[in-house]
Amino acid sequence: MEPIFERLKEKGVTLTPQRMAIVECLVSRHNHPTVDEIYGEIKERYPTMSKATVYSTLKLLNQIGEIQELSIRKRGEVCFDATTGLHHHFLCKTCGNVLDIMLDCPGDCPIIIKKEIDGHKVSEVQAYLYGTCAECSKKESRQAAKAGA
Amino acid sequence: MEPIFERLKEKGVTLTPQRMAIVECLVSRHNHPTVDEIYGEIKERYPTMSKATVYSTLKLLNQIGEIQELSIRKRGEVCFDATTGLHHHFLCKTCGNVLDIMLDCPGDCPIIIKKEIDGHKVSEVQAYLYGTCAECSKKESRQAAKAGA
DNA sequence: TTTGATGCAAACGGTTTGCACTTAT
DNA sequence: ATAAGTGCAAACCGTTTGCATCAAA
Repeated sequence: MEPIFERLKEKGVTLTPQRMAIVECLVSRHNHPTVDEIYGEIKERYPTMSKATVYSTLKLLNQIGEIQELSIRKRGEVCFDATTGLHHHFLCKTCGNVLDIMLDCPGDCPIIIKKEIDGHKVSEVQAYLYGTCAECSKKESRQAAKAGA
Repeated sequence: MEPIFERLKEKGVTLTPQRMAIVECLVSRHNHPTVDEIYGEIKERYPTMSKATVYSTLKLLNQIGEIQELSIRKRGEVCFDATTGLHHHFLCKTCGNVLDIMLDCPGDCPIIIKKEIDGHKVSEVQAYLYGTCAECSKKESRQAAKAGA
């Protein structure tokens, strides 16, 4: 059983089948799913699942700090991350997918370690890299080769 | 005259009064205005100004790299930055304002300098800091003092 | 029993689109 | 004259909300 379920119980969150399905979906996927992606996957097993339940559950989990709502949009939709520790994200401008970047700034990077900048209290930092992901880069170079042949 | 106007002319962008007003508004404000904020300010001088024009102009300027569309939302709305050079942003969770952060990572920070990570081609990096801005922090401590008095 | 979660549908709001009109070249 | 920009309104779509129903404590 996922340790997140135990944490949720400790925090007094009622573990309904719907909520467990949502959490499991979020934890098992590593692709930062959107509400629609989660809803679409779960609907197959729980045909009565409502999108409103997905929204409310994700909002709850985000508020208690068990998941993270990302600032970037995946093809126009908010997306979520079950990993709450400090790490960063890559957004592919071609396919729109969001990938984890495990490379960290050095420990003395002021952006990361500063708790206060110009009087502003910093509680959280997220870095976003934008570009073309490995898969789309491959596709592009294949197409370029084809065009040249 | 703002150098941005000359660059726009060179790029073949027709400089209509509406576009010039939008650019001027964006350059003079340093608070990362939203479409509504730009529209609201300009409408006073150009009563016929349309929000669609603001949208289309900002999209055009963003596409040719003269302005930057931020990934974070300012109270639910997309916001823009006339400064396109590498710098980062602070989002106040209390008032929703977006502020420039001029503090940079050290020159050897891998997040910033890497042009490729795990096969993904990186073209752009933006860091977002979240917390409570100086102004809101002051207000909060004033209110706390009042409550304690 | 009483509190809270779910699910459906309607409402909401920022953004996009279509089209007629106007302005630049 | 032709191409491009503007402005209005309608459409779009992700998200939120209200409320009746249902399940958990």
